[in-house]
Amino acid sequence: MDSSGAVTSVNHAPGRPRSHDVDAAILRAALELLASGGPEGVTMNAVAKRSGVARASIYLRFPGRDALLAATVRAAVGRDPFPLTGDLRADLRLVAGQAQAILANPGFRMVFPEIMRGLLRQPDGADAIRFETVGPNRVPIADEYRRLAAGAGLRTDIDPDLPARLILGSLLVYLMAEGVPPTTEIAAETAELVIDGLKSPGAPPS
Amino acid sequence: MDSSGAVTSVNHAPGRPRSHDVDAAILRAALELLASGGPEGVTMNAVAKRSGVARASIYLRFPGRDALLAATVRAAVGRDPFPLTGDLRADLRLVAGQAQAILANPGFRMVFPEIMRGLLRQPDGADAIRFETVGPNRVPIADEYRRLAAGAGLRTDIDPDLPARLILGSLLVYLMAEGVPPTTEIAAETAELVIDGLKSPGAPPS
Amino acid sequence: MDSSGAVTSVNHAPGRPRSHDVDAAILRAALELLASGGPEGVTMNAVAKRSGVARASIYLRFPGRDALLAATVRAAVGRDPFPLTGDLRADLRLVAGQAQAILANPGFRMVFPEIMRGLLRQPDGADAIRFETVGPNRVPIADEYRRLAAGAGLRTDIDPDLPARLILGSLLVYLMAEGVPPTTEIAAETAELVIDGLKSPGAPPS
Amino acid sequence: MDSSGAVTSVNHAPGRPRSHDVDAAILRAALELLASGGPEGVTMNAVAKRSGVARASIYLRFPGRDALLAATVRAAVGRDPFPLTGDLRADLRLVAGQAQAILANPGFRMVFPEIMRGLLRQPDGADAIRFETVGPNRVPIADEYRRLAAGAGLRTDIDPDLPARLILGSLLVYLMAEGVPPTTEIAAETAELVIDGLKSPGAPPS
DNA sequence: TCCTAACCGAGACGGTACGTCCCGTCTTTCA
DNA sequence: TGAAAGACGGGACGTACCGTCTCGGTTAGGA
Repeated sequence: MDSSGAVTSVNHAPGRPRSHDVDAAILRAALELLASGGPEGVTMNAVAKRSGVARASIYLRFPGRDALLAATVRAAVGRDPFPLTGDLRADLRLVAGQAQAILANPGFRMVFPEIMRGLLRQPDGADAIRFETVGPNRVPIADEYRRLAAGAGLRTDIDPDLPARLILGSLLVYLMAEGVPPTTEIAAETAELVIDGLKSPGAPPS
Repeated sequence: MDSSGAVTSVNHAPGRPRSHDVDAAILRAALELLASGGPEGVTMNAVAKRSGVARASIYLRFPGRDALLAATVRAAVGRDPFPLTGDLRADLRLVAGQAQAILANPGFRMVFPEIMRGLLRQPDGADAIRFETVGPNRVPIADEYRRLAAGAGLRTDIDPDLPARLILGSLLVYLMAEGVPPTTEIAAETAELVIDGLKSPGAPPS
Repeated sequence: MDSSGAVTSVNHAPGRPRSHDVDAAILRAALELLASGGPEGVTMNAVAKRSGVARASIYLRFPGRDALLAATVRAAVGRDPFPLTGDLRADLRLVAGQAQAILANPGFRMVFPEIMRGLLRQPDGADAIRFETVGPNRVPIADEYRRLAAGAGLRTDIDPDLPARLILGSLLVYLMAEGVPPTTEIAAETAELVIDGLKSPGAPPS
Repeated sequence: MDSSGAVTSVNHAPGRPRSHDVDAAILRAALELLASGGPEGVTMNAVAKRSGVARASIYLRFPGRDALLAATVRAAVGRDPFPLTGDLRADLRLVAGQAQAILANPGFRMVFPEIMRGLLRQPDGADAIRFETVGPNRVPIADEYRRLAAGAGLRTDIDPDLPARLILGSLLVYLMAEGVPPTTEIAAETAELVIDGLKSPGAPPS
């Protein structure tokens, strides 16, 4: 209709802007439903009714149930990386402690299969679930290991990601095999053993 | 479907006996659907149509979709425990190798979330998925470790399940974090490192 | 599926037969909704809720809302042809009377546009609305006219359908133009006039 | 509303006046959609997209979809009354001819149910569809009949609206019953028959 | 010339209907 | 009495539409 070539001073999308409240209401309702009923409780109908947002409006944000569920899971288990102390051995023990805390959270166990789905399927995509969502300190601890392993008397001939993998993985398999999350003691012992096993040959005892 | 070339002899309970073919056809169809379309492709309707078995007949065998899916997953990834050699270090390396092979199987990655669901939910029940389904050698290797660790110069002050947990968990986290399964080299290095770290203090080098 | 040559003594479709009650409940609910809210009140949701029949079950009978609405309209306005007396002039008066009664029915006026839709669109198809649904005596009266016109002193050089068309059409246009249905007097006068105008030239007065 | 006596020079609403182009674009798009997809194709979304006018702007002109559809139908089938010749019999033949032309127009048949809806529902209202929209010459021909019937040798003891009703109605019922519009021959014969039947008893043959 | 109100485009939003698919149960007939 | 077939209640999903609303930007007239 109006073919005025003049560019309209972009920096704002045309049309009514999306209400931030709606985003919040949707995710909030989805989170509550996820907590109470597990992933299959997160129904578009239920989210709409609980949030007071029209179903069609949810589809404006999320292309489908899966995307909403992924976002909800992300919001549910997202943890900020905790600050590292700079003491490599202490930080590895922290990793074990945090992993134990996550696994012991019943809500987390409910959505963990969903997380696996997200991790093992569509590996890319803007809204994909990333491992950092569930294990936020993976990269920092690897960096730290790379920098401080020699000083701490730990092996330097290995993948710096490996220590955290050993700790996290061991605790995860414990949960899978036993059906109950590892205790804090088990987590601590695991951390100790890994640290011990990583000592560089001939290094002085801790 | 109707392969009853054999005449149904005579002596059977009143009524038509359950055809063994039907069980096979159901699981076969479910497996194909699982492979091609993932767990959400395994629909009662689809299984019925593909197998030529009536939906009602499926419900005679399985109490519900979840049970059918569990059975299908079991059939899909079930591995018999492989024989141990009796050489503890070699057997730990075998564990790593087998774990790597499982994780590298694309079909396995497709159904792994379903396995997690099975493991983290209903902890008991006759048809529940058990960890042994996915990690069949867990108990034997733990037994062996208990028996042979001292002789092999490995630590005896730890949970005998721990070595396998470390290996399996580390490789599993690799898959989760990287999105691709660990290579055989990574599996081998991981096994080496774990074995190395488990050496009892003062033991002779391997 | 089963290609056993033996025909299974047909005379009954396999599977659970459709319940006649469900058909009745659907149409009954649709009719009530049609009467109370007009065609736009006949919603699949509303019909399902009111009839107690699941929406999916409605779709087993009717391929869509339009088909259900058509069937409902047919059921709403369907009239059996009334028996003709054999007296042509009297029967033409009966046609006018019945037409007036139909047009005066408020329910009919509500669904008449829907009938027009059915008549002017898809001219064929098994479940199409046919003119006979709304004007059931058209064919019999035309036959009668063909047979008895000469004996009754009426013109024989015209389309035998025409007399009924004139009567019906005139009353219909009255409704359209005035917004209210013709009275019985108007219907009677119209019939009289048509009969009068159809007298064959030179015939004796009635 | 604002009864401030001071007339601001000319009586003109403040602010930007409505663009006449927009009205035209809306109706034009609606007409095209009506022709191509029938009434259910006339969607506010579709009209907006096709016309380049924002949906909100359409609602500035028309209070809702129904009003837009009514206006579109009016624009689609509206015909000006044609001039009467003053020869009553000839004018009745013209009525039949014009009615036939209208009924033969495929576009008309598509929207006719909508017209019926408009005629049988809301009997008043500024934007209601009136019978004159579809049969523009009804009132003039009735007036003429009242004035000239005696002189033309036609009955004067009838509703002067009746002749046109008979002609229009008969042709309309033909369309409804046969599914195809009447031919010009049928229209001509119908007119002839009606004129013939309306002759006052004892009048000289035409 | 500037102000102001209405207009225009774009799109969010609540609400609702539609048609499809699925699950688990049931009701038949057939072997 | 098991198996095959399919009806049935119930419910979720994704799409489309309607009518309202809220933005930013434009434009025509009056002060």
